[in-house]
Order: sequence, then C-alpha cells, then structure tokens
Amino acid sequence: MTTDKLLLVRNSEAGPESRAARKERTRKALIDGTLELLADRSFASISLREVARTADIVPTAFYRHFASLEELGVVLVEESMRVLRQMLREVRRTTTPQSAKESLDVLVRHVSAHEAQFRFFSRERYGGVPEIRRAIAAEMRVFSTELTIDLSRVPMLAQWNSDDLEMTADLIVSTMLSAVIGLLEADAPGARSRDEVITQAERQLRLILLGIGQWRQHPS
Amino acid sequence: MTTDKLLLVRNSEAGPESRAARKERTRKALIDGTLELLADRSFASISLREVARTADIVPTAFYRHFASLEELGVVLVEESMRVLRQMLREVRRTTTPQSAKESLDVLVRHVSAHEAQFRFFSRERYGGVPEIRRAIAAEMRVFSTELTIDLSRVPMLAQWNSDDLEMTADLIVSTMLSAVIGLLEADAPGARSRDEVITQAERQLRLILLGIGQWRQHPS
DNA sequence: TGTACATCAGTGAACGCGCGTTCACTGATGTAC
DNA sequence: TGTACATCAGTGAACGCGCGTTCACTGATGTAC
Repeated sequence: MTTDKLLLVRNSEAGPESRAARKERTRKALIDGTLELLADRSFASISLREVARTADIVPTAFYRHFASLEELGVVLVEESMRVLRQMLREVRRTTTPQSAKESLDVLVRHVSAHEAQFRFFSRERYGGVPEIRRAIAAEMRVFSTELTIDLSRVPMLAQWNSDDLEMTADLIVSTMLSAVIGLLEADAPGARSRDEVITQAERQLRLILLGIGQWRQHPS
Repeated sequence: MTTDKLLLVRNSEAGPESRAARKERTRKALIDGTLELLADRSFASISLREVARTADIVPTAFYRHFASLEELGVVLVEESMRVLRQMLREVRRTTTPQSAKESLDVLVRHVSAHEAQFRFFSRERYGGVPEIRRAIAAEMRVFSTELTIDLSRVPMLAQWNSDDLEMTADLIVSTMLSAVIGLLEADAPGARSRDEVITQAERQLRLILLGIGQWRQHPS
C-alpha cells in the first residue's frame, strides 16, 4: 500500500523515473521550449526567465543545466547543424547533382521534420548574435565546399576550373536556401503554397542545370 | 559684441539655427544613431534609452520625435524601402535584363552608398519584428513583380508563360540578394573580398542567362 | 531488508540594474503688438 | 526697435517592472553498510 502510493507520486503513468532521467527530461524541455519561443522572435530578444517558464522550473534551476543563455544558444546551433549535416549526407548519398527532384524531396522532408531548427537557422543566420552568426556562416561554407566536390566528380564538369565549380555550387545552395525559407513561410497569409515553392525551386534548379550545360560553349 | 557672443553660443560655425532646424537635426541624429546601433545587432535588441544616448538627448526627449521605438522602426523600414526602390528604378532605367554587368554595378554602388540601410534590411528580413518582416517581404514581392514585367518585354522571352517568367525573376532576385549579403560581409575575416563577390555574382547571372536561352528547347 | 548519510534538481527570497513611461519643469526661440 | 507672452525641445526626478544572478534551503533519489 505504502509502496503503491509512493510510486503513484513518483510517476502517475509507469514505474519510477531515475534522477538522471528527470534531469534529461527537464533539459529537453528547456531546449524545446526555447525553440518554440524562437518560432517568431530572435534569440537576442528572449530571456532566461522566459525559457525557464516554458520548462516549468524556477529561473535559478536553469543553471543546473546551462551556465548561461549563450551556452543554450551554442547547443541550439549544434543541434541545427546536426540536422543540416544529416540532411546534406542524405542528399549526397541518395542523389546526384543532376537529379534536382530527389534532392528537393530530401530537403522538403527534412524541413518538415525539423521546422523549428530550420526556423532558428534562417532567423539567426544574419539577425543573430555574432557568435551564432559565425557558426552558421562556417557551416554554410562547408555545405558549399562539399557540393563543389560533388560537382567536380560529375563527368560533364570534369574540365571545369575550381572557381566555376564553386560559383555554381554557391548558386545551387542559395537557390535551395530560398526554397527552405519559402517552405517556412508557406503557412503565412499572402505567401505561396508549399507546392508552388517546391515546383518553382525545381524549375530554378533545372534552369541552372541548362545553364551549366551551355557554360563552356559561351566563354567570356 | 553682445550679439556676437550670442551667435557664438547659438552656433559656433555659422549664423543662428531655427528651432525647427535644431529639431530636424536631432531627429536625424536619432535615425542615424539607430542605424549605427543596428550595424551588428537586431532591432528587437536595442532600447529607447540607448537610441536617445546616441543622439545625446535624455530618454524622455525621444518622445518629442517619435511616439515609440516601433514608430522609429517604421521610419527606418520606409527609408530603406526608399533606397531600394531608388536602386530598382535606376537598374530598370539604365540597363536591360541581359546586361548583368551594368545591373551589378548599380547594385554595388547603392550598397556602398547606403550600407547601413542594406544591413538593416538583410538583418530584419527574417530575424525581425513581425511588422517589419512583413513590410520587407511585401517590398521584395514588388521587386520581383517589376522584374517579371521587364523580363516579359524581352523579345527572347515573349513566348514564356507567366509562371516561368516569375520563376526566373525570383531566381535573379535571390542571386542578387546573395551578392548584396556577400558585399555586406566582405570586410569580415574569413569572408570573400568585394571583387570575388562581384565577379562570382556576374558569372552566376551569366549562367542563369545561358539557362534561359535553353529553357524552352528542353521542356519537361 | 533497514538505516544513516550524500547527492543534487528544483525552490524562493533578495539584490542591483536598465528598462519604458509619467510628470512638472526650464529656458531659448518665435510671435504679436 | 522693445516688450510681453506663447511655444516647445530638452531636462531630471520618479515609478513600477522584468531582468540575470547570489544564496541558503528542501526533500526526494541514490548509495554504503
């Protein structure tokens, strides 16, 4: 009887929860709550007390998990980087640069599955705290570099110099990025629908590929 | 003598300054000071008291010029819109869509001349207060629409449907925008130089034009 | 299994600070006569 | 030109508020015996 009652207090659903598990749950609540706060505001404008409130803990308990809001910010950057790298890896694994449609499918799926992270990413890319901005810029450069390498392996582009490959990779990345932003805004009033965003991005990539096909035949 | 002394107090350089002129000067100091604060921080993170400090007035005097910080934000949006429209007008007046080099020259010149406004623009486009974000999104749509109209008048594109024209205009605009952001970051360590940004943008536009030339010969 | 002690996530009071905003004011500029 | 009054940009004290951070604490969980 006493034991049953105790268990009920400790966890109303299942068995007892270890102290470590509880802590991990609160930590996750802090991260998720922060991402929710960041849905329509910038990181620079949220406060430690707000974040604590979303996880239903007192402000001082925040310090049991992070030394400061900035440290949480770094974790958020790392997490969104992880999501981004994971996406990039899948794009490289399953598709070739010519198959725009498949690459876009992967992109669309990842944005849907990790919307909060992508929202954080696009918001802080230029608007954020310098440290966060720098981390994101570095990641975008890696993204472009890897795409440059992929392009260099395409038979059609074997003769291209590295400047042209890089230029093309940057163009593709910035077009993809516009599509991501379009997807994130797709719900908003006055914005385009998801399908419009996707088909337009697909056409843009196709037009770029046509340009690639003509590039060396029309040298400057 | 007394008059000379009085003039000296009122304005050390030239003649006396009217009350309206003084007020206008303070107002301009508030706007310029705010743009300086926005060089590396977002609008949401600056305070009325900080802004007042940049203009060397007491916080309460701020209200002689604007009802709130948000009202100053609206003025800033309008000002950067004005700069953007002015640029667009010049691009349309002096160049045709095929002459990528001239369009880029205009772009580069305007970004150099109004760096603070463009910085504000790129920072608040996604990171900002919803109201500011909406105003900027609307302006970008106007930008794309006008470019779509210009494209429709190019003989080569006379047969294109409006979806394809819009898609192409959006691609050109987002490529130009990447170049603007590249220019704003050109000073930073680890970033590309101004010349690299410009020549890359030029090549990207040329590649897009090559793609346009091939578009209808390879229908889906 | 039971007891005694250690750990530590979360609490709550308290602090000093910068904030936006109010209010009554000052004194130079502007205007009417 | 001189005088008397109105205007109004800027002042400075004061307010209540949310903030980040400190500190001593509580009480459930974990561990050693």
